[in-house]
Amino acid sequence: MMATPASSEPGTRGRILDAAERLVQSRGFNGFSYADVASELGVTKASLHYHFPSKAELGEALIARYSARFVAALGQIDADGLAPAAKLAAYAALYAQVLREERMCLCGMLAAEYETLPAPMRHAILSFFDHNQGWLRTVMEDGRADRSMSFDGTAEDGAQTILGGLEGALLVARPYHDVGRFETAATRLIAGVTGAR
Amino acid sequence: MMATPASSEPGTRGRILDAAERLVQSRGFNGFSYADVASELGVTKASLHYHFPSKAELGEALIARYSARFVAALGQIDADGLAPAAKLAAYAALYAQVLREERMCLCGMLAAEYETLPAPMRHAILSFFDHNQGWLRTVMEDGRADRSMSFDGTAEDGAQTILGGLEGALLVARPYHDVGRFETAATRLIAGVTGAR
DNA sequence: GTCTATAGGCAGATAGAC
DNA sequence: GTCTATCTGCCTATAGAC
Repeated sequence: MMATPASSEPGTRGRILDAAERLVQSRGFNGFSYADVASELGVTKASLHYHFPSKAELGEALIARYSARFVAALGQIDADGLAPAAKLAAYAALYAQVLREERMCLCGMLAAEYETLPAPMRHAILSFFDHNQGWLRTVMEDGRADRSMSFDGTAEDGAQTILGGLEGALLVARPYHDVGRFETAATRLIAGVTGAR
Repeated sequence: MMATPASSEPGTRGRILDAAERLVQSRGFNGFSYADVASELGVTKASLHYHFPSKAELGEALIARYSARFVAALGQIDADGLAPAAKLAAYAALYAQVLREERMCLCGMLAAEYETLPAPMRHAILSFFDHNQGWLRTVMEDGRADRSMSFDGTAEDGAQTILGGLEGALLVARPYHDVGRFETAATRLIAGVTGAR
């Protein structure tokens, strides 16, 4: 049901992305350095620059891989043939898994640092949110169509509320090291927005 | 209805806090430097160190002032004698005002960078969330008591969902420069969690 | 209180040997 | 591809004059 959480690619390039991804998700893009990645991998900083000439390019590669993994996970949820409400629960479970690794969503973290990031990274972050919101909107439209969901306003607005709500639940729950805190909020959030009683 | 948004204290110390606060809320604690504050104020870095010997102490002072301002704003909302639902709307309006200045909530921003911060700042961030959640819980309990609100589960869980939801709505809406995006989510969030139809 | 000057360290990045 | 060595610049922080 879930895309491979990490350690997906083989080779040095993949190991760099794995280490950098974990560092960004826990410390932020401005909170880690090439030296951090190098020491974790047992290589030199110069070696990293061979694979990713600049930190900005490393950042772009991180978002691209993370987004692709998320797209795959959403495709898998669709392929599982779940009911709309179950799809939303599966979606929230993706976030819960991130929190279990004591991480923030990569793009949620980068959204906080948005003002400091180069344009290509900014665009990729918005694309991530757009894609997620589009998927959520479709699920909510399906739920309304089959009468399993009932809600005011547009599915787009509902999708936006869920996306932001889950990102914020992650943001606040992580410092407390409390996954239950996230899950409670996620359940109420989905129920509240979709009209479940 | 709203506490003074900024520029509250006079004197150099207050001007330093004002500039640093804006920088942290837009760029993050790891995304600004003493040089940024100094150039904005037209003083030297050394002068800043006279008022705040270390960046960590500046960070603690920022959270303390921000929290005090928020406590005052919540007290004002209580003093206005609003109905519980109106109190929640007023609470959300505090966040909307932050977004209008193209900022993130100070403590929401710092929550993202939590892993990189010194212990005193961490504790102050959690205290901010605890206080806000406690206030929201009381409002929801009042709403349930006077039957103006109806919701499943505990008021504590509902308060937590609103707090995280609003933080996340800010986080995601800010890169889009879209206050309407926040307000739509905030309205649905409050309605969904409190049982409004 | 604010300044000049500077220390000491770490950041991202490059050149060139192997 | 990975290394050693190095560059340049910025970072936080301090000393001491005014």
